[in-house]
Amino acid sequence: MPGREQARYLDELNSEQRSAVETLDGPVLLLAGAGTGKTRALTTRIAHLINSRDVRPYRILAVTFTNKAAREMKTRVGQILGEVVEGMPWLGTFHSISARMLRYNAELAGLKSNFTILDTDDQVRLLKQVLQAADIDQKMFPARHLAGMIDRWKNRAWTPDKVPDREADWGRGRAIKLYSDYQDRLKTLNCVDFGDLLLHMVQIFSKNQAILDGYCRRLKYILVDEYQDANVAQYLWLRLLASQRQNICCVGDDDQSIYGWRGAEVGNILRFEKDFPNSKVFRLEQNYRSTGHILAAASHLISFNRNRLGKTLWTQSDQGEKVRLISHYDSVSEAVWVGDEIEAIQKGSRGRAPVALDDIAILQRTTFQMRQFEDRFLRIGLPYRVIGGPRFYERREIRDAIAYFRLAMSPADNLAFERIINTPRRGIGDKSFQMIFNRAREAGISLVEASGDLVSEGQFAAKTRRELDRFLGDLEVWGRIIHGGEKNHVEVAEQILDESGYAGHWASSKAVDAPGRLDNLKELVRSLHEFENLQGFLDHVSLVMDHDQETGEERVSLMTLHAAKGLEFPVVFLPGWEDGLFPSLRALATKSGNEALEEERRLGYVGITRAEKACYISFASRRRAISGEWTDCVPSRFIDELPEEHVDILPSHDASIFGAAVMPDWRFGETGFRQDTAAGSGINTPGWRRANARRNLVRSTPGRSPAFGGGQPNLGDATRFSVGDRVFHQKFGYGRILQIDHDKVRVRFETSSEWSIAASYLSPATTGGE
DNA sequence: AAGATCAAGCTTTTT
DNA sequence: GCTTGATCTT
Repeated sequence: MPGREQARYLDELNSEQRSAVETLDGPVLLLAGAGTGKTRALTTRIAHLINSRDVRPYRILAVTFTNKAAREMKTRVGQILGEVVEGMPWLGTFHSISARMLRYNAELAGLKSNFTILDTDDQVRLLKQVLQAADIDQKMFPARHLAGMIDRWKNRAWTPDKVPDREADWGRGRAIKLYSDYQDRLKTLNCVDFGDLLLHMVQIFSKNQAILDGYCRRLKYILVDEYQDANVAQYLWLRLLASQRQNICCVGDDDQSIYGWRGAEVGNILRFEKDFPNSKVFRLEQNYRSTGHILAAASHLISFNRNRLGKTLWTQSDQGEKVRLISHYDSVSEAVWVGDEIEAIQKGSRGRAPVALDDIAILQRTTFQMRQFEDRFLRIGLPYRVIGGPRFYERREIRDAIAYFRLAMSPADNLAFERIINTPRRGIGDKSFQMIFNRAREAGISLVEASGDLVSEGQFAAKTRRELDRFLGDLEVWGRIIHGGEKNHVEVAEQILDESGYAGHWASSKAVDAPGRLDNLKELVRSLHEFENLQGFLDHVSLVMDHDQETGEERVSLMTLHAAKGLEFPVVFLPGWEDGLFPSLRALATKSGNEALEEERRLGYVGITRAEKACYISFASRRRAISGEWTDCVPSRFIDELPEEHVDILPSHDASIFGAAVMPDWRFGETGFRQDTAAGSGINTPGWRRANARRNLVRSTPGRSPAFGGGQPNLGDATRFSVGDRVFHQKFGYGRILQIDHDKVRVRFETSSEWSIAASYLSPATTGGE
């Protein structure tokens, strides 16, 4: 009963956590550093609302970004309250909650409440049609590109009329028109894409005070997880919903904002106090995850960031092991070494107790780094799992199967029809499809209806007609069974996959991956059991994309740094700390210097703070690039930003295998990074300094200013260049500076073109041969 | 209409 | 270097 029993869960919190949990009214910003019990604070707060204020669970809006986070929150609230949390309908991801709201108010967006949510695949397919209709050269202007642009616009809550003209020179100046064409097509197809889920609701809220009032009245308390990841649309959505009661509690960590490139605005968190007057800010700074050295290394690295609110993490746990730094000859030997080290750790080495494979993770900047590890681990038989690989529901066979279900359910689903009409082969090629498509457009009917008409008119080649007729007949039968409901939905699904010939198609395929795909189909059918009916399944499938398949066996985890956020492991390997790869040259080239570099640094911070007891950082002198050829590498500038007193430099493992004499292009002598140099510090060797001369030069401004001038983004940072410097531009590639004029720089590129470019679009070329 | 061959692309990722 | 999409060939 509320308040009667002194809540025991409060005793388990430290004083900051407790303040954050007990300050229930008004805006609260909870700055929670890595490993400081953020989720605990958030879930306890929910429990406390329910317990002490007697707030009904359905009056609480709790938003996360991923389904996984939502699920975890739900379970943990349940644990605190002892399983009494009956239904928190408003606990979920931004998208799933907004989708539910949109279903209630669909007509206000010109939709029917049973609209379909398109994923990226469908989206691109639709855009291709739009481009084709507009007669635009798709080679010059690929649909994927447009999809990305529209996505970014929607992230910023820009409807077609709000997109600034300067954004629109794509597609012969017709980008905005194409965007609005696309929105029209979506509406007629009764579809939305992911961005629309938020955007439509923001618009509805802005235009219909009564609707907004309704939600504001109902949702008394708002909680937001990972606030630093919110984009503008999500921010507006929240601000509208919080506008009346102002009971909003956002939890986030500006230092872990690593999704700027997909629209997240760190500015949201930095601006919170302005947006919500009279807000209270609490900081969680006691770290419960990592040992002292690891925490110190991470803190020191992130301290180079300038655009941050600033926190000082501390821990009560002992210093533990220092972060280990090791160099390798190339990316292959790096993988070999990591494999060997894992086997040693597993048995227990370096005075440590044996560590289970489940407790070890390898975190990388990019996915293509993964392969070298997979190759090696397969060879030595080290079990591993790749986290965040191609998702189950995005696999071709799964999407095909889903398209069959969708079409059987609603024959007007043109996108589904288009996807599977000729898989398996039914003799419907481009020409036949064009015929159907044209007929549908002329008569204003669906593709299914159009094919029916054409068949009865005796069109098509005889074989095609027979096949198509049969398929349409099947569709009708399946539809009747589904809607009649006399048969279990799992059986219907099996029937569809059988009779359509789709399952048979994979069963008889000789492709190497065919058996695996067949397995996935079986897995799909199995997962159908968890749903009440096919419609329920389809509703969930577009938004709830994850589907973990746990095999009982112990495995090492392989994933990207991005995928690792929110996770923790006793032992963490961070390979590939080389300039150009990490920080990623491409990331640095897309935005002007500082902003992007700081995001990369945060990525490093996220990586190190995943480690509880041991953290290995490594780099190689040569690496196989994405395109297969070998490139020489220079250690990451972030290595230089690690605090020496918290780092152990391991002797280069390869020194004993390859001597400098054997490998003439051995570079460590030049780049430094030798434990035994006179300088005493393996990091700060003369060679390493030389390799970084340019950067150090720039960084010699007083204080600990970050690399690249330390100015605010877009300040005249041409000063970081001088004539003759080798630079990189995202579009034009590598080049050399001819002339500098304020922030304009004239560059001759290796494609032998010459351009004057704002310095902010250039980055120093640190890799690649001179 | 389907198989075969060629060129282009390629950071990070959720919903 | 490998996958994907577009074009060519049969």
